[in-house]
Amino acid sequence: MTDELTPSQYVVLGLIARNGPMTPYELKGRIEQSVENYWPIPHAQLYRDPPRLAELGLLTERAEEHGRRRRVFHLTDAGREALHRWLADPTSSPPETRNPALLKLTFTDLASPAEVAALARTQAARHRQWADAYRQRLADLDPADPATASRTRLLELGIRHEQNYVDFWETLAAESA
Amino acid sequence: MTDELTPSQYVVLGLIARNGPMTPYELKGRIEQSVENYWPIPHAQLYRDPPRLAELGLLTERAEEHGRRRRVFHLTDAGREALHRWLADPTSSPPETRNPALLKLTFTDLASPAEVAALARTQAARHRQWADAYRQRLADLDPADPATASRTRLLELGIRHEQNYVDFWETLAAESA
DNA sequence: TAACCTATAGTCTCACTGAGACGGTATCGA
DNA sequence: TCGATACCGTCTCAGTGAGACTATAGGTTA
Repeated sequence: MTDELTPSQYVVLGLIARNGPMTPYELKGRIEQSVENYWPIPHAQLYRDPPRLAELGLLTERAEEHGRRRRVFHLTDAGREALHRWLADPTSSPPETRNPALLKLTFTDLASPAEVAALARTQAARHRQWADAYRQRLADLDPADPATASRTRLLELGIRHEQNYVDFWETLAAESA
Repeated sequence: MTDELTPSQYVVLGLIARNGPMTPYELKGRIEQSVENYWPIPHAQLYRDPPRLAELGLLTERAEEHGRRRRVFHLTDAGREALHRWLADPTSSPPETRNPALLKLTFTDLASPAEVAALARTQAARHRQWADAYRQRLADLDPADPATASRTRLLELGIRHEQNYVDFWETLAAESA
């Protein structure tokens, strides 16, 4: 767990390893479809990490040949090795959740049942939306993609995760009604 | 959702509202038993937030009368009002999760099945520990405490949450074995 | 061909946070 | 009275988050 790099940096390495050389903007697009649900990365970070990784010799930077001459980052052998070392390590720092709604729920003894019910309904709706979005993405997966197996697993986990919260908040809404 | 304060500041207000005047150190103790699972707060933050809230007139600061003369923070009427406004608002910013293990799983097509299995076993064990810890806390709850109702709910949610991940990783471990 | 529009792409800044090293203070046993 | 240990609090500094801001490309219209 002596991590050489930050998680977002490994994401950059991983995406480039899988999909080939990319610009920060392309990285941003990839992340929006996948990783952001369990590791949010603000877009500005994707302009900070690749140059840093290039300094470390894990990526190399080249300019596009035509047009805008955007900065395209390529994986080096050292980068591929760093990525595989990370993947081979079964440990990782513990998951963290930040859920403001649960914070409010913590103090429900200071609030009214009506307020709790309103909170619960809002949250149930939100988690239902997430679950539906995941189901949609699952249906849209391209079976030819080499990453489909892991995507499927992650989406199924996401659906069960969200459904768990839907059930929780719906029950609570019913009880507080 | 136009939040006047940060979530951690509302936690400070809430804990003082429920338990009476507290020092930053006492806040730290309270948070370790409850809130840190869905809203981690580094301890140094608990020395930064209360003075800030005092500047805003939401807390007042007094020194202990004896001994170490620690800084004890009391809730003001304005503080109580701010807390209730927050509790009465059913919206909140969306939950965020940061789970490095899922990040590794994202790139399993670049790893070996043995590595995936090792990761899965490690993660299953970790989540099982969390689930057990929650079950223990649930058993230890003091029914006389006014916050028991919300604590029970939150712990039950936590148990289901962790169990979900235990199941996920165990299945994956079995498949990759 | 200039003016404009929209999507695309990237930069910048600033307050804040996270992590943990570090420093003091009370308590207690030997 | 010394040292050990737990308790308590401060400090620092790189890194992050949020989003305003700037810039470029490729149309479309006039």
